[in-house]
Amino acid sequence: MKPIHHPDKADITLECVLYALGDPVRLEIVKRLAVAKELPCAAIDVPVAKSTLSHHFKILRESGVIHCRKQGTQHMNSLRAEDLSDRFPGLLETILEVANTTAKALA
Amino acid sequence: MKPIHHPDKADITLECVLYALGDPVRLEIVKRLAVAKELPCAAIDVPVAKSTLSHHFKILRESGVIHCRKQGTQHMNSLRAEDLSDRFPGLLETILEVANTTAKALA
DNA sequence: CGTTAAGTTCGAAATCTTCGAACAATTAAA
DNA sequence: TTTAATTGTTCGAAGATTTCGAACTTAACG
Repeated sequence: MKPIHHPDKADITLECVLYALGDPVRLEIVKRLAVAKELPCAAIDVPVAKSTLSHHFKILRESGVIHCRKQGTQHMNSLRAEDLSDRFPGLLETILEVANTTAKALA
Repeated sequence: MKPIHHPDKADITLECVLYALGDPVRLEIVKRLAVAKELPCAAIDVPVAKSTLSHHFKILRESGVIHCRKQGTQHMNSLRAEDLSDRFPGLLETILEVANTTAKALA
């Protein structure tokens, strides 16, 4: 059983974070995690194959946006909100706020 | 001579903006435009072929991040800062601030 | 005109994405 | 304790992007 790799807080780059968030599936994952705190992969209901979803979680993990912890057969994911705030103050907060505001405006 | 297409302010999406900014070359372009206000493509000194640079400007334009105006043989580019602030308050400002702070920290 | 300058477009090679199928790891059931 | 079910990962192939250099377009200048 492989250990799951996460970058150190200091190694998180703005480019990688923006790249990670610049995909509809991954942005959706982040929005859900912002509300739910911790979720297994399968809890994200998006129309992609599960191998693809696994790939997206990997991108988010390796970019430093989320943390993943194994619990039984599940992988519990959570936002690295504190690390991101330390490294890029206001970034995640602003993106989430803007994402929610924009989404609401459509309803 | 083709007219240059720009999306309407209301059609700019967060996903596309984040996607556009999630590339090192394009983020660099945006950082320079934030300082310079208006620049021709050739003024951005990055190590890519000019056809590639042209492609990156196109992505930025079509995502709504920059505006492009022809002036003679040059294409003058500028940030759509006001449109972006209206649509996604604080987003561009925060990203630029974080980008500058992070860059400085390395020096 | 012929030339230069600034970008775009084109086609090919390299790199990502996405998918389904097969695989691993853990829990639950028989 | 096998057997099955659940949750994700990995693999290989097909499709989509990215990148490059070469050729092209447009406009300015002698």
